[in-house]
Amino acid sequence: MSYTIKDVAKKANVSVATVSRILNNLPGYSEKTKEKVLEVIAEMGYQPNAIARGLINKKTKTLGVLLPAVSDTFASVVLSGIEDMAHELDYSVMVCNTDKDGKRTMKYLQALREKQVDGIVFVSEFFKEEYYNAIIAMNLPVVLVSTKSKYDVPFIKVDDKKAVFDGVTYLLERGHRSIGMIAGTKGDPIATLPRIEGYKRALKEKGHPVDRRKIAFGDFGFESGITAAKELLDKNDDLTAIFCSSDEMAAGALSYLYRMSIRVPDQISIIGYDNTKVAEMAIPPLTTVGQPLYEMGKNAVKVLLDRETGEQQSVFMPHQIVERETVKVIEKEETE
Amino acid sequence: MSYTIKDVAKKANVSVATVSRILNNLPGYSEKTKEKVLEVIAEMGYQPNAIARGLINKKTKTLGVLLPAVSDTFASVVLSGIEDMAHELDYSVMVCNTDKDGKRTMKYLQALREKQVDGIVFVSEFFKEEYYNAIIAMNLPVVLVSTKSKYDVPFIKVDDKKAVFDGVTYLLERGHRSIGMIAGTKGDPIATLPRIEGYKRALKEKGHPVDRRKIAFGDFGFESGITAAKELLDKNDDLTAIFCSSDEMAAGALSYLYRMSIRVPDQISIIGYDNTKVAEMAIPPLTTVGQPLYEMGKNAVKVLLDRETGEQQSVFMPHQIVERETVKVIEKEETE
DNA sequence: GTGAAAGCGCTAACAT
DNA sequence: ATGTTAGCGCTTTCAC
Repeated sequence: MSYTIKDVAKKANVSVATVSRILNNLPGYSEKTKEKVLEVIAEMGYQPNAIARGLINKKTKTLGVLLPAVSDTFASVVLSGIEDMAHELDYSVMVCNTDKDGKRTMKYLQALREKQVDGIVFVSEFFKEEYYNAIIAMNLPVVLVSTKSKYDVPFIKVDDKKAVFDGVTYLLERGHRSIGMIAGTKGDPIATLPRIEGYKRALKEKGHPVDRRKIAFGDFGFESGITAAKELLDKNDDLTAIFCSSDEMAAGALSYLYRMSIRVPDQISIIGYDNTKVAEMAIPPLTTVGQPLYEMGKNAVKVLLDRETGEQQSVFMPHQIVERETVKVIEKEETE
Repeated sequence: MSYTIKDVAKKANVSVATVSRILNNLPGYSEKTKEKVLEVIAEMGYQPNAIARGLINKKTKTLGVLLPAVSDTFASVVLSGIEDMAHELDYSVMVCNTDKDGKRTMKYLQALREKQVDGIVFVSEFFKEEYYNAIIAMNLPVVLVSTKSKYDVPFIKVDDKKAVFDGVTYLLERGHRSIGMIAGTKGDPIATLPRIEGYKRALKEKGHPVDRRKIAFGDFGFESGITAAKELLDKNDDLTAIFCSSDEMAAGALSYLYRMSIRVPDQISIIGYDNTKVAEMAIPPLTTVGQPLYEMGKNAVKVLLDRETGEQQSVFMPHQIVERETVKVIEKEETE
């Protein structure tokens, strides 16, 4: 067994109260006793028991993070930001892989509550009503990352509509006229609909028609990018560019085009979304609409912990087009 | 505030002991009182406080996981396995991003101790003496994943030497004679030296000379793969294949070759290591020596928790060559 | 400046 | 079958 505060007190000939005060930097002891106690602590290798401490002050200094999959390129970067900021503020983080499963999510929510975490960050998934209710019942601060909800829950995200508007405009400005889109999960009100809106808006603004055959749906994953790219190419023979709603789907598209011996960006330009590592590693390196994933994670815990004092609030993070090598500029002559 | 066991007891007209028994499935109450108590619990939405519970039984049902970076493709898959198995066994996991920093690692070790985790899994980093000492002092079970140490600590890993031996032999059998190697961090006794051993051994066994100019070092990351590939190509003009010590480095090599307009696998064959998602997404899809990362993670927590009973023990996991499209077979005639 | 003692929410003897 | 009670290791009044 480890030593307890009692052992320290006894050995230092003081009361546990004094040891506790010293440990917590509270006033009420002489410099001399402090020295002695610290000495004894070092000598015994005593470490306070955070569980006992947590039982009293109802703070565990740990956060719960719920995400669809820790091995997801996207989520893992967000997690990385969360973890770094948490560590900076002396918090620990419990990861919960929801697997996009409602049951599992609820089970985790319960575990997090029983373990008395001080807050929850919910990453990139649709925030169901039952989650909201459960969290309200636990009376815990929550913040959403890369998703939002109709409830009054603070979120950290990019303005998707604006971001794809900019991405598509970028393509338009480079002479592309027939632009396909590989969107996310069909019907997804958070990560799909607003993006399609942005796509349509960009087209309309420049006076170009919107053709629903130019929109294919995926699930943000690599495989679905392959399928969607095929679908798009089969249905349209004039495409010069494809806007993809995730880098992974863009990688899938790249993979399909490679297989078909269609050169990127010579024959078809591709633009991704997220700016994860896969965009860097793609061949050719992928031009993409970047989200500051890492900072979003950091921000999430800042906002989460701020709630303890003032009222926390949502923040829209800036997106940015990261130019690499998958977009070709089409000369005027060619387009006619 | 939430309700406590006391509230439940009062409302159900029983003692807290009875409630506790029911909660823990211990004998000692009638079916009738059980029903009633359960009813009250549901009604109040009572949830036990795991912190208080942990204070007593000295078990927190949480595990600590230390890894170099949660956003690492490799580590995140391992983490995913850990998380899944932990969840299956009703454990939570605290992630700790060590950033390969000794100070930070030690700080985490301390936090994990204070928070009374039931065990620690240490992923893919060099296991320093100070870590060992700290863990011994905490008297906690540990298990190493994809690394090992001179101390008596159980590990879960692949037999690297054998794995690259097989990978290089695979190349040899397909007619390659001048095979380069992009190894890991120079001097790394865990993930580099044994692999170089395997490479040399395969060459020697088939009677081929080992040429140190055919070995370049990286750091397992993408960028280093680019640099190392360039180095290899600059120093050798007869290379027909490169064995890479990680998929990311292989992706780097692929990227460099693409830039140089060297076709893979026509002109140069590439084989990676790990079989992470990057191998799947590579262009062309990467042939690689696969490690069962996910299973390794699962196994780690199994072994970790087994220690509670019998003695835990190390396990070597099987590797496997995953054939995709980056290795060409060279016809006899061509090689002459 | 320092200590005694009362809990935090729970489990586990020990009674009955 | 059920209740009483003594802690788990700590913080925090309240005395002195």
